Amino acid sequence: MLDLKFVRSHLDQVKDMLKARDYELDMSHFEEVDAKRRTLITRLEDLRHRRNTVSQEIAKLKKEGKDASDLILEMKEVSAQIKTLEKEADQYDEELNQLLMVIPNIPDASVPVGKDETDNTVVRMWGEKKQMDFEPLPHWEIGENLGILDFACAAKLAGARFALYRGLGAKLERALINFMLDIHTKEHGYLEILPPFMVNRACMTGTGQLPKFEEDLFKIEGWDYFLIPTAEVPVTNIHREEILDEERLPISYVSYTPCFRSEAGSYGKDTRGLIRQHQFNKVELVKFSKPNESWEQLEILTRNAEEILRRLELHYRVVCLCTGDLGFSAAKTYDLEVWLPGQGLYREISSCSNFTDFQARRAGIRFKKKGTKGTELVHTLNGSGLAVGRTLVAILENYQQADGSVVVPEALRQYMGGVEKITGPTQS
RNA sequence: GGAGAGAUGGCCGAGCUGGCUGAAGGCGCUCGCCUGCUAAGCGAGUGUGGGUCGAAAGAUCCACCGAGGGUUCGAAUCCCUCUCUCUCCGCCA
Repeated sequence: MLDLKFVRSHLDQVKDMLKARDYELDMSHFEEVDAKRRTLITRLEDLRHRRNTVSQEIAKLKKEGKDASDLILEMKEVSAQIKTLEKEADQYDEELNQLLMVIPNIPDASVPVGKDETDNTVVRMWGEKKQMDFEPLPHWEIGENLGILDFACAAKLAGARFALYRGLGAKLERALINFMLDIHTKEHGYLEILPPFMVNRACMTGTGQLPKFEEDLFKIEGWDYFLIPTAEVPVTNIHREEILDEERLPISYVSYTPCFRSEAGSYGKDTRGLIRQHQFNKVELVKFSKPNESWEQLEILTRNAEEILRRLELHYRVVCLCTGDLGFSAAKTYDLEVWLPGQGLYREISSCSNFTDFQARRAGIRFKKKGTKGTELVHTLNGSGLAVGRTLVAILENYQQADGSVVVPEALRQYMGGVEKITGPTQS
């Protein structure tokens, strides 16, 4: 959510910036609601002030044993007025809030202006496409041939967009999770968090999934609980409605969780394989930073995520999302795209964003500078470090051999009990 | 699921027979004094959000004692609903 005062005083600027992300702001409506709300508040507070002072007079009169019935009668009237005005003010409050809640974040000046993903710019590349002297297969064929992935069985158990891992397939997924967590905690200084996989509505609103994107979420019937679409939600909300000490910043958390997404609106897209699932595993990096450090922290966080791909020796590129492709809450986002030879394309495997104070304002995450009064909003950042399922996809496709087996990347072997090559669900 | 207790400021903890209580007292913290240094001691200050005025410093007003509603001229204090925490019983991974 943007700052009301900022929007009010920079209406044209806000409108222009949002146009770059294809969002139309109804200025006149905004101004009208805002103005009405403010005059109401003024009137209300005048009345409340009067009620407070007169009530004290009444108390004094009664103490002295004098009659106060005239004043009481008058205050009865004032109180009734206050009550109706409060109801009215609440309505404008809500209306303004709704206007504000659906406005996306303002892109940083460094973000390229563009319409869609074709306007994203490649920031850097690492490694190169693996040369293969055979026709590389897509991962679903590799996995099914080896008997380590079973989509048919998952469909029987749940439905479309689920996967069942077998034997070394399951172990590889687990190895990746541990591998990523170890690097981020031991080498990059993140604190590991294992949060609830369901959260309440306040959390979803805090990080921006609600109210706008409820259809993307799985809701628990009969409860006001949602399955988390990413660890970002519970982990960012750890500090919701808190005032942090300046010295604690930046705070860096890493969290493995499964993620649940309805994928409403993506029917027919990526229907095969592990790419787009209702449930997938992810190791997420989350940072809370002082405003003047957040851009530096975004670079660090992105590098931390990249490090996983480098250790696994997977070719990737870093892309800066253009204004039109930017997510709702983000001011700037780098996508890490890994090369998938089986499909012959680069595929997003991590998305690292600086949300500036956008989430912090909604979630009420502030910090206090020593020696100064007042509080400031922190900046929140997060990024996948990495999407585990897609990393497994990248390994299958990049490390596949002509005979259908898959070599285990060097860095991962200690997590695989020394297995160097996968030839089936169990070690041969 | 059954029975009970509770939720107050950064923390501890009063208030809860309704009226100068944004909230005693203590701890912590900040600044000043004292001290050769440390400790102790003394003095002052120390919540958040918002409105109005002001260039600013600031002044002033309003709201907030788990959340929401109600009673009342007036609610931290009374009533109702909900949430959470704790204790006991039952059930259970």
